[in-house]
Parts: sequence; C-alpha cells; structure tokens
Amino acid sequence: MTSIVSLSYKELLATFKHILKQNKLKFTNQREIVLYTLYTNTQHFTSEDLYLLIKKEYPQLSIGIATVYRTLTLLEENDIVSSISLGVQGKKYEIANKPHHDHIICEICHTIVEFENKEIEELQDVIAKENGFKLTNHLMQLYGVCKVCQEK
Amino acid sequence: MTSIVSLSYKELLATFKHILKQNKLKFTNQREIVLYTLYTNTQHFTSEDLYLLIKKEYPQLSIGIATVYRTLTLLEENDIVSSISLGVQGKKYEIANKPHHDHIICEICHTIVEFENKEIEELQDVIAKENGFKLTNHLMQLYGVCKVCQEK
DNA sequence: CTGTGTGCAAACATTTTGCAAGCAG
DNA sequence: CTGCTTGCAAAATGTTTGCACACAG
Repeated sequence: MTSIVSLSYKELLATFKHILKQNKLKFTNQREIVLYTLYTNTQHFTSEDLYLLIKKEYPQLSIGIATVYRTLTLLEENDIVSSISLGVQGKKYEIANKPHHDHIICEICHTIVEFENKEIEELQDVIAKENGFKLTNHLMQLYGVCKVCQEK
Repeated sequence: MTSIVSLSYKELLATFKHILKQNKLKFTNQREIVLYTLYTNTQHFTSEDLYLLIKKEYPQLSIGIATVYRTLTLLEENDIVSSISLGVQGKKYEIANKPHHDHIICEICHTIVEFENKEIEELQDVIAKENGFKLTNHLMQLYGVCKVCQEK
C-alpha cells in the first residue's frame, strides 16, 4: 500500500538500479526502456500495448514480448509499477509513483480515470476490522459510461 | 446492480425458466444442474471448479466444460449469477440471490468473506458524478489476512 | 419435425518456460 | 569469464467456436 510519490525519472532509475543490484540482476537496455516508457506515458498499458509501443518507438532495439512480461513482473514485485486487473481481458500496468488511487473505467471506450477518496479508505479499514481481517491491500474499480460516450 | 433477494430454489428455477422461454432457449438437464449446484453451494466457483464438481456429483450426466462456460455466461447476462474477477487466474461465480455485497479475500487461505456497506456505495455514486460518469457497476475487493491465518 | 443445445476437438488469446546465444559486470 | 538476460518458439493456461449429432418443445 506504500507508494513512491512523484519521483523524477532520475530518482526512479536510481531506485531501479538499486533493486537490481540488491538482487544481483543486471541493468539492461530492454529493462530501462520498459521503465522509461511507462514513466513517460501516463496511460495504462497491457503487456502487449507496451510491447508494441516499444517496438514502434525503438525499431532498432531487439525486444521480445517475453521480456516485457518478465520486466513488468519484476517491476511489480518491487512496487515500481502497479497493475489493475480487467477480468478475462487481462491486466493493465502503470508506474506506481503516485499516491494511492482507484479507477473508474468506461465500459464503451475503456478510458480509465483515476480518483482518490480518503473517506472510502477509512471505511474499508473499519470493515476489515469488523471481519477480523488485517488489511494489506484493496481494489476498487467503478464501471460506467463516460461523458463523451454518453453523448454519442 | 439489481439483485434477486433470497429466492428459494423453486422460485429461482421459475425465474430461470421464464428467462429461457423469453429468449426461446431450451431448459436442459445440464443447465438445471449448473444452476442447482451454484444454488446449493455457497462457495465461489471458477468455471473449472464447477465443471469438476458436477462431473463428480453426477457421473451419469454428460457435460462438457464448454457447456459450463456457456451456461455461466448466460446466467450472468441475466443476473442470476454474478462474478468476481481474480486477475489472470480467471473469474469466480456465485448465485446473485443476495443483496449486493463485496468481498474481503484472505491472501493466505483464499477464504472469501462477503460484506455490505451502503455508505461506500453512496460515495461511489458521488465520485462517478464528479467525473462525469454514469455508474453501471462496481467492483471492490479488500485483500488481507483473516483471523485464523493471523494466529498461525 | 424444427431449431436450439450438446460434447468434442480445434482454435484462440494470453502468459510462461526451455534453450542456446548474447552481453553486463 | 561467469552467469544472468535475451529472443524465439514451444508449452501451458483459460476460454471460445465450428460442427455433427442429440433432444426439447
């Protein structure tokens, strides 16, 4: 539930390198470009979205979809990115350098809007306590139709 | 978001038959057993869980996993069952004959506890409105460690 | 009878894995 | 050099679909 708040890319990169070193992993071109692409794009990516964008932006770079999957898993395990699950259609990833927030998803155009609500988070704590749970995380997604799609 | 509240199996079955008739679909043994198994088991099923349980409980019945998928989709479209998404690992289904509720999931033993909270639902409506969305549905899952697993 | 439902196997979509060659440290 | 990392293709997983036969209405 902790999150790295508003890191610059330089700081984020340093964090990543530190984690790699700690785990005796290597800093590679592919790993950096995955991180950098996530950092510079605010959208939410599926593994494939990200793979295709990287192929397009760096045609000279050799990268396979397996590496994207492996890197996203690594980044998620280390809380550098977080993911939201979208049912059978898969997962979307985003950089975790923002305060905790949840998502409203448009069922028509699949736009994702972020929001934050402290009151709900407090209520969730109360609910967990009432049920004897020690809360570690939560997932809240609202589904609806966005303004643009309502007007179509 | 509407739900059928606490139906007896007889009533549920009547509802199902009515929906089938309305859509010119047929009432089959396989469809009834899927419904009945979901009704009599309070647990949350993946498609495969349900398929295996039915195979075990009704060895004489001929049923394929495709039919389970097709029936669950049909039941969900008609709000007789509802599902929760569990990331890449798939979906779990339960009978929707309960008032709307959400879930707390134990990360250790995967127990699912249901809860209901009107206050949060109201806040969700407000948030959607603030973002220009017309809310159709929502998903809220809390993750934590249940009492039993905390004591282990 | 008619047309929907079924099981089966094949097709699909997404993600993971084994392997030989590449490259960071 | 050493051993982690890579791309590739194959495998694994979960779900959907085409088809010929079965069966509800």
